[in-house]
Amino acid sequence: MFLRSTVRRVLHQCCSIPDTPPPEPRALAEAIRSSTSLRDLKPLHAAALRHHPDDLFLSAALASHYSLLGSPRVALSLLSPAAADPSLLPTGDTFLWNLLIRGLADAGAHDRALLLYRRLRELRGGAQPDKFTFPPVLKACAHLGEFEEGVKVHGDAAELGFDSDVFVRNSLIALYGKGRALDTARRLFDEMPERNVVTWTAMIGAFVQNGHPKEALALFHQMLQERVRPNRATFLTLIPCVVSCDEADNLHKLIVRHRLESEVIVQNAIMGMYSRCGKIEHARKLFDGIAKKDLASWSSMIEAYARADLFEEAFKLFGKMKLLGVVPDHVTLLGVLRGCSNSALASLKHAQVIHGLVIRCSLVENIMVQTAVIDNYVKRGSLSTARRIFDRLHGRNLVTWSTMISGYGMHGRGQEAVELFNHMKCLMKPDHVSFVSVLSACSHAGLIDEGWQCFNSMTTEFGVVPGAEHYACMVDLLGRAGQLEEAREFINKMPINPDASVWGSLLGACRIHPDAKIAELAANSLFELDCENSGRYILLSNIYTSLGKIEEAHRIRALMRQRGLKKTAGYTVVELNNKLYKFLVGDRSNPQSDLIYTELDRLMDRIKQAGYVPNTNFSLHDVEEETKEKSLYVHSEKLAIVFGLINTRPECIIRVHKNLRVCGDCHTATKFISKVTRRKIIMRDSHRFHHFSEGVCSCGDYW
DNA sequence: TTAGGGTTAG
Repeated sequence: MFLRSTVRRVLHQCCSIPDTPPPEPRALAEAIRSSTSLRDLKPLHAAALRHHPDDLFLSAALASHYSLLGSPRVALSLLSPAAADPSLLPTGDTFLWNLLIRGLADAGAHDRALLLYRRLRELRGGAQPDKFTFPPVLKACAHLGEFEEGVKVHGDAAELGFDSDVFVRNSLIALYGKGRALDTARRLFDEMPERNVVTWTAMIGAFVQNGHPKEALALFHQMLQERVRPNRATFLTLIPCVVSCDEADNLHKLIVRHRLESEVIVQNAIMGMYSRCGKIEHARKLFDGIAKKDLASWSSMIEAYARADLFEEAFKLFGKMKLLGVVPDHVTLLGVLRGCSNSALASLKHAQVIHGLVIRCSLVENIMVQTAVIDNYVKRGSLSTARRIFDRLHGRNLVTWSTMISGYGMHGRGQEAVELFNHMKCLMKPDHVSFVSVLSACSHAGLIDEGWQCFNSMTTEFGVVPGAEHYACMVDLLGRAGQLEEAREFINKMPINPDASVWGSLLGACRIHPDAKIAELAANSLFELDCENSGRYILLSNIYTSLGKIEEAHRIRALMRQRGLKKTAGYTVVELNNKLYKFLVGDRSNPQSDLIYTELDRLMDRIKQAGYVPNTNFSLHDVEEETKEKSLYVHSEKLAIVFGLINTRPECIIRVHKNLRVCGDCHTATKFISKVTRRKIIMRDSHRFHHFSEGVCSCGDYW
């Protein structure tokens, strides 16, 4: 109440009623600090300009408040003259320098804050930094990723005797945490005689940022034991560490106990926590219960649906949000894009609609959004559109390049992927993900020499240490070429423990080049490392079947059942006139079913005449050969394709999406279908794209 | 005047 009346009194003075003296700078500064809206702040700003145009204190106070109220641009315009020409600043006044440095940092001008700090250091015989100077400067270093500079600033603080100040120390822990110098952060933390909640939170944050969630949680419990009361920031830092429902429930209870559950920022985080634990319905309940939803609430829920592969729900929620007049930002659209690119229930039309929204929301300059748009076109099957956007894009970064490279890889265009990678490496240093992109592109396209060259260059040229995912790509590459022994030898020589992705590649290779011994070797490791993945059991069983080891195949299926695992239900979605139609195996739910099955019979006869031989290894077990053959005909892939063929004009491309890997027999059949019908068929499966045309598939029969 | 924290592209 007192503060409001201060603002009102000064505002009254500002209105320049005759005979009212102009407000004093001190009163004006107090009113600025007390104002809670831009509406209050603007007349105070006008009064400052009118009555005290050269008062730098007032400019700094105004700037700080503009930043606080969400107008960093105005803040910067206020600080810019002094920042551009520090000679305007009185050389003996550290307080003022501090205000300006902090003002710049708060307004997001971290580089200029750092520059001003350097000027302050250069002042000889004038003002010197004090303990208030360092926190914003260290924060600016952390934001800019200028860790070497941060270490120098740390040296300055130590030289001037401020490095043990608790505020400075907390900033240092945060800096080293972000700079991947966890040991230094921990040492600084351990050395502190007195720690407050910020110290603990900064150290917990350092663990989280360096990928040590268990240590972060342990430190949190130690903090509780030492009776330090956690606050909002502590919980927000800790929430990303939670991966199990039990942990989520425990943390939720603690948040309630600390009376923080009514803050929207905390509610959003709790919602995200439950969705990451797979509790999407619970997350939705929490979302519905948020009384004052902010933009992050909507974006988080959309993102949660996207992560759970529930694109329809994500898109529906996005529509509802717009209907309520909530304006989406880049984060909202990234959620929608993510949902669209992952889902089998999204179409190329969806990709185009979302791209239109990106343009309408003026987000074409946002590199993250544009990268997601490119990825979306790649995954919705339109590589050419993806490339067009990529070529026109300014500010392409490592992620953008990797997206385009892996896009070519997914579509089997290995040569273009390698060319793009070679172009990229002239511009920037590839990281571990860009190597995964190019190596998987080589493996999808069978580019063995190029693959080896890239793999070897990781360490020799770029100092990137290969991880399990790179070895998995190489095993895939060797396996594709039928070099199973070499692949096994390669795994034996790995300097790190092979993980499920590596053994999965070896097992996958055995599907194309059946070898019971090597398949068993891979499967035995997989059943230990990834025992709940039913796909592995199915794969091994199919390999046994193709080798004629029917009993072994049965044994593996039985083992799978015994372990309580079920085969994921396969389905195929076909896109037709901007609509999606889903088919399960033997599906008769479509109104055109009679027509579909009649046409299917006819088509199967046609492709048989063209040389197609059904591969009953991929059919059901325990049935007669003829029944097996018939059961192959009703696979979801074939039903979806036939539905597409009878409902589109001859020049239309058929676009289908299978949620699992395409069945081997359906793959062969589709090649023949493309030949006898002269139709182009683009099929996305869980691994890659297959472009069928004139009896050939872009994958070269390896996937 | 000062510290820690939230949805976000490969």
